[in-house]
Amino acid sequence: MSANIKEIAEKTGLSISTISRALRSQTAHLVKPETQRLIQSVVKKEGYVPQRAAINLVKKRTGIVGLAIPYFIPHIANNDYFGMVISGVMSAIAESEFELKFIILPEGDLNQNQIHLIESKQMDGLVVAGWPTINQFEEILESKMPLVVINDFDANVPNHFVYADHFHGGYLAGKHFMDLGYETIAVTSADPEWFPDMEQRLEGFKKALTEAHFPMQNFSMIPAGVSEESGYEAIKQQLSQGGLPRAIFFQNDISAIGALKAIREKGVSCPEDVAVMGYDNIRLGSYTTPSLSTIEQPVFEMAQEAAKILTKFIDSSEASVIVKKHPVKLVVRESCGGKRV
Amino acid sequence: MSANIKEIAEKTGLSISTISRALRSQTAHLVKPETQRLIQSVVKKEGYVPQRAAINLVKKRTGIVGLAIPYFIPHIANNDYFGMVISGVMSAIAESEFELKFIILPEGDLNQNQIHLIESKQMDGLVVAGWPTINQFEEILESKMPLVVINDFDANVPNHFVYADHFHGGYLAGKHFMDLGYETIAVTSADPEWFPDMEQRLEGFKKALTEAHFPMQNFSMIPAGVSEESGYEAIKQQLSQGGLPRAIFFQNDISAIGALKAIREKGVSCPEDVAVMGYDNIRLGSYTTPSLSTIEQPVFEMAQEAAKILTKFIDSSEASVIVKKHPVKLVVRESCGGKRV
DNA sequence: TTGAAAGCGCTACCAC
DNA sequence: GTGGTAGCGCTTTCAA
Repeated sequence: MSANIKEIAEKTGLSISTISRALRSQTAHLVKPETQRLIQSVVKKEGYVPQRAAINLVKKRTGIVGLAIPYFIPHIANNDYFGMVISGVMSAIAESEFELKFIILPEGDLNQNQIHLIESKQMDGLVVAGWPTINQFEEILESKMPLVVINDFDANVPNHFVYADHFHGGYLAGKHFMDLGYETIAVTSADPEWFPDMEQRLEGFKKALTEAHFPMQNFSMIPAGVSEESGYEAIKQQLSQGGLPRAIFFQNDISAIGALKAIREKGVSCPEDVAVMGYDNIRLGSYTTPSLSTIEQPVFEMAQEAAKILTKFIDSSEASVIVKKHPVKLVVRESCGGKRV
Repeated sequence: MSANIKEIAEKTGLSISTISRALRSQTAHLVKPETQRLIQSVVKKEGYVPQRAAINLVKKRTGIVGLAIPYFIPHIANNDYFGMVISGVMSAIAESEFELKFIILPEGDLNQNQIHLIESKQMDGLVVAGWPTINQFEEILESKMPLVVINDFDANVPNHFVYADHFHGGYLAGKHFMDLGYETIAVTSADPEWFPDMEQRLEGFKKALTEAHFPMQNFSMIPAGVSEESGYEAIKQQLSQGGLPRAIFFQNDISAIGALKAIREKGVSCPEDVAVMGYDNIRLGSYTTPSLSTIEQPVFEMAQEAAKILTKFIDSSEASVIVKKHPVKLVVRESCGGKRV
């Protein structure tokens, strides 16, 4: 075990209080520069680092912030969107004095441990990157835990929100299809309880169609999840049920990539026979055949910002709610076809 | 703030000591069953959870284990191999009483903070998933920090190791190329300081060629990194320098996928003109065009095992060194071509 | 089988 | 500017 504050006090001939003061930025200015220098040199020599457990104990802090992510990412490697969320949060937390703890949201209700973790304040704050049910949300809300929610926004709730402009993202996708002149169109839909953002994209998408006076009897919904498997299966099912629409808006890149695979296997051509649009702009979208047109949302940056807001809020606990909407953009590659015919 | 041990003591009319005893599995048997029941009911009612900071303080533990990963994964989403490592470690740590802390290994030497973190035991143990230089390794070794190393093995060093059979992995790749009858062959090579495992794969690969009496003048090395970009660039460079070998063994799937992109862009056919073999078997390998033949190593399981070994070792601190070699296997898909001509 | 009390290493308040 | 000291919530002897 390395040195403790008492040893530093002894070796400098100063008191514990002075060492403590010198070492914290808020109080360092109260110490005479000369004393400060002496302390620093001894601290360095002894390799002294204050012990978090003791600090947390007296500050009544846990030093931990949580990141709530859905259960369906047992392997973060399986999902680029959540991979970006995790990376973003990690990178911001790494620069703070906090530790990061993952809370895997179960399919049903939170378990007793998780609720304790939150309600008993074994955690100083929580970044929410996915939420199963409103009920669970309210349970947490009542705990008064500082919360920052990523990619969801509910004006009725007193929290911080960092989200992308889902409506506009959907609109851009729809507009792109309209610009390309496609005449039968489908959008995939996943469980709205887990993906409230997809509802908003759908609204935006429909608005683009309406603006273009698109005949809505040529529009349809395809049930699908967010995995490649589900994209793959969705195409197979459509095919077995009488064929594909001319253009499909998948609600994430991963499922779109799965769809691309099924399309290729079935001997259908993309984008000649069917146009495919993804969402998220994960890196691998540019390496598929055909490369994937998509809507980009700045997930990494959003997650980073969420974590920064949270840690700052915990420190200052100022009252005002922060709401940040981030822009999205269309990324045109090959999978939606070229110019309007 | 939730209840503390003193409150539980008061509400049960017992002493703090008894509560403490009743609540730890090692000492719970010293408490009368009846007392135990009383305590449990009050604990439950009050939602009491012991506070880690206090426990850590008195136990002289940090409750933290580290995961050392290379700097070149600023976004974990960018690298499936390390994504799997992180997932595996996370999943094992989640079941333990420890917290996980990431140590991003810098390109050069560890910074002072990181060294402190380790040497001053601000951490109870470390999973090493990538290591820059032997020098840094030895710095840590001297700290006597419990260490488990993933995918590297050095019999000279008193640590725990969990690694895949790199030699055999390379051998399988080489043998596959031999079975397919390819006559000019190349292997990519990245910085051996960061990737000692690749050296071993290369050895195994060469052994397969030697066994098949392959003329080594038809064998070459291609410098490349582990990103798609580097795979992409490697192909472009080869092309501009007089053409591609008939078959290339990339040392990871990500770079192989980048190569596939360059190959397609240049109008070369895979596998007809050039065969491409990856390594790792990341999920997306089955979604590329052509789908990627590769060597699978059980990274997630290895990482999980590494974390379990570490936490168990910290608890028991038994002396014996654990060394586990995991099997690898060939996954044949499209990118290496069909049957032997 | 239970209780009392001494810390673990640090911060924060109050004196000087 | 600096020092003294009372805790933070828990574990762990030692006694009873």
